[in-house]
Amino acid sequence: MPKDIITPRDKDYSQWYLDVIKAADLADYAEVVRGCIVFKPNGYAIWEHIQKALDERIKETGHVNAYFPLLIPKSFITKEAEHVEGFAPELFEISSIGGDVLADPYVIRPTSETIIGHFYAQWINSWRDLPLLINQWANVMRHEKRTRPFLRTAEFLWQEGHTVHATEEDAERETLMILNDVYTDFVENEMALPVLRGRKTEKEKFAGALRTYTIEAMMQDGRSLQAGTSHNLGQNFAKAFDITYLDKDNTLKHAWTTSWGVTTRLIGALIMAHSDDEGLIIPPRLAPIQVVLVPIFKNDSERAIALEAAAKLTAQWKGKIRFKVDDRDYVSPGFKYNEWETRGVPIRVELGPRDIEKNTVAVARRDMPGKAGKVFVSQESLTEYLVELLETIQKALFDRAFQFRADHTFDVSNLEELKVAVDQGFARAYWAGTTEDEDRIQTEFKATVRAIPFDQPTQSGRCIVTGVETTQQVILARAY
RNA sequence: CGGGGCAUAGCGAAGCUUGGUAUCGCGCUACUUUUGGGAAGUAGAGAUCGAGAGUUCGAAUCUCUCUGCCCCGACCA
Repeated sequence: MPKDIITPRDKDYSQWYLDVIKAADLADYAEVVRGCIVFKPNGYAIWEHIQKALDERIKETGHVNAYFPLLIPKSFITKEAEHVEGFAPELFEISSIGGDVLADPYVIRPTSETIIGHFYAQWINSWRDLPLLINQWANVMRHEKRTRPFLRTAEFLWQEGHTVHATEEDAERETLMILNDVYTDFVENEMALPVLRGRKTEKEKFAGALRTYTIEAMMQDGRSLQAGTSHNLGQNFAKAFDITYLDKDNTLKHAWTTSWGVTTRLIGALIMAHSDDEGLIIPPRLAPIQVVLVPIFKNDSERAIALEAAAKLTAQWKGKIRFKVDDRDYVSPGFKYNEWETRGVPIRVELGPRDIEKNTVAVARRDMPGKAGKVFVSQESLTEYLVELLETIQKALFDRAFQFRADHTFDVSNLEELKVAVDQGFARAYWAGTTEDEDRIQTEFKATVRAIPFDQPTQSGRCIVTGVETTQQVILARAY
């Protein structure tokens, strides 16, 4: 009998998502600022752990952090034709300061290719200056018609990498390296979320890019969520901003640039992929609190004993486990169990008088609610047991998501089958269609080509829209 | 941005049709008894009824405008 009522997933998935966020106290609507949310401490803590794990990987692969201005001269945006066309409807513009109208207005960055390009043009002179590998952690703003907490808000937080290379091959290698070694590694290993890797079609690629690569994750309603993108920008921005270098052969050449990013949307992905009708489930490696210890006591003397036992146990956890001892004496243990469950803490340890007597504790797994996930274990070697269990849960969440995706991915060979498939998950189909064909599919089935997967078949088949023989397969799905 | 719905205490709702300054549950505060799966009693605190304007002797209630949220579409990380 939950007190924070969470709508069951099969009744209303959208409402369930909002209920989970509310029950776990992750965010508030910024009701006075259209389309924005407040990242509350519980939600922001998840972002901090995402940042930490990603930042490590970004630095390990040779990048350094920097920070560029929030405001961009509006004229910059218009320098790259496709870019301006893609972002124009979403721009927040600052047209006056202190009541004085600006001759050249600013826009709030929707992404930073243009202003970074402006500076890169000044910083890069020689082939010796390349590659230039910079990342920025920042907020950006894009006007959105329809917003949802974490998934789509007017302001969001992200990292955006911007690199410059001497050749197309180098830029392409960087673009794919980020997708594989940074993003896929992070999302699969830290977030326990299997991703589909592939290239975007012309219709879906980033405004101004040569090629866009994506990782797509399946949510529990079968819809696809773009969890990260990496763009080979070709020489489009180099030409627009005159990013040139003098090569070894003493000729001036335009450089090749890339950009890549993941956002606070990942928090939404985490919620929608793993959580259940009881509330949030956070994968152990990302969980701000991995283990919560609930001491059980009936009076002050028992409380003192329980807290002392808890302190002794948790002393061994320091540096190995992120934990919290819930020593509140004004709510019942049962209340605490439920509260920590709705907040997604992976493991709960219960420590009561009977445990202290028998030298045991009760351990409950969040990914297996109720009695199924509750066992009594000895206090001896408890630390090792918990460390191991955290990894077990991490893997169990990945396996569950992987199995779910496998069960909801369908090979389709005609439009009838496509229609059925995208109602439930991913549709894998041979494809030789055009952007117009994609538009038609989207209008008719509300589904889009999410990716042209890296894994391609060895045999050919008939294109689902044109009937032409092709060896290219794509994944179609409804998307967030 | 188009279509539909909603906005009353921290949360969820009643009251609105037929105008007379607000009610209930949960939560909150204090005390007491409780505490191994969301405890109970008693006594309290808490609301210029989303904002602004209008009609009226009088507006939560009627009218208009705005803002925000939810759902369905089109657009997007």
